[in-house]
Amino acid sequence: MAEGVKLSHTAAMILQAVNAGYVYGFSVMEMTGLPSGTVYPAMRRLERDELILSHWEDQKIADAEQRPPRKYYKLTRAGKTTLEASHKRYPLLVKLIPIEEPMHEKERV
Amino acid sequence: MAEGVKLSHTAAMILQAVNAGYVYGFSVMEMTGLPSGTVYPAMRRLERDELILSHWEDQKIADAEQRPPRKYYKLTRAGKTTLEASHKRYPLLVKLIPIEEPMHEKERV
DNA sequence: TATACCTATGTAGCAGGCTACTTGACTAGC
DNA sequence: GCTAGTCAAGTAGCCTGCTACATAGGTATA
Repeated sequence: MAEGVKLSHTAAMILQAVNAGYVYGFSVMEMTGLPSGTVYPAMRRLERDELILSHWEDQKIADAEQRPPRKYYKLTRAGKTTLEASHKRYPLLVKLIPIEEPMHEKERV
Repeated sequence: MAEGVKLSHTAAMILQAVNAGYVYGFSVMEMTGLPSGTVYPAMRRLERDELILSHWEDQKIADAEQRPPRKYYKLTRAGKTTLEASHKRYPLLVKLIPIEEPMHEKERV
């Protein structure tokens, strides 16, 4: 189950960002500076490889906050071990992505 | 002359590394963790776009140090301005690559 | 009521990045 | 003389990343 998966630098950055609390595509884009054409396909592949999993935000929440619905991600167990392994390869990454402010319960659902 | 050149994240990392004193391919590989198949073609393109320029180390120096000759790079003026511009796009880069110990005169030639 | 901007996700097609391998010289162990 | 390891540069071919654009609802403003 995704033991030998090796991450590209970009994929590792995105995983690191999700792990740090940037839990949907747009926030990952803002934090990393990577464009949408990089982030969204990369996140699809990360999900395909079972390093992250996603679910759509409840439409009511998006309506209440007057914005499009978000697709939230979180790391799987394989994702966490793969990310930790990648820190040996890309030691720069670890200190670079600050931990996000914790969200309200509502925003996490 | 390379005013509107936009750097990929990887290209920016490599430029930043060269600027910080990792002035040949192998040292850039070690510092960034990027593989040779990324670094060498990328440096060719950076040179093609006149952001860096290269020269081969004197064979005598390589012989004296019992290792293969190195190909040394340095930033052009366009390379420096392009790198500075890229810091706005990739703010993480700036603090990530430490400045190298200054080299001996001989090793720089 | 058109134009512009913001949040958010997404894709086509081409340029760039990565894996695996090569070359070559030199060092070390057996 | 064989195998393995190190430093250094490089390439073929496939996979990934990026530019530019699309979609869609919201706000703002003129």
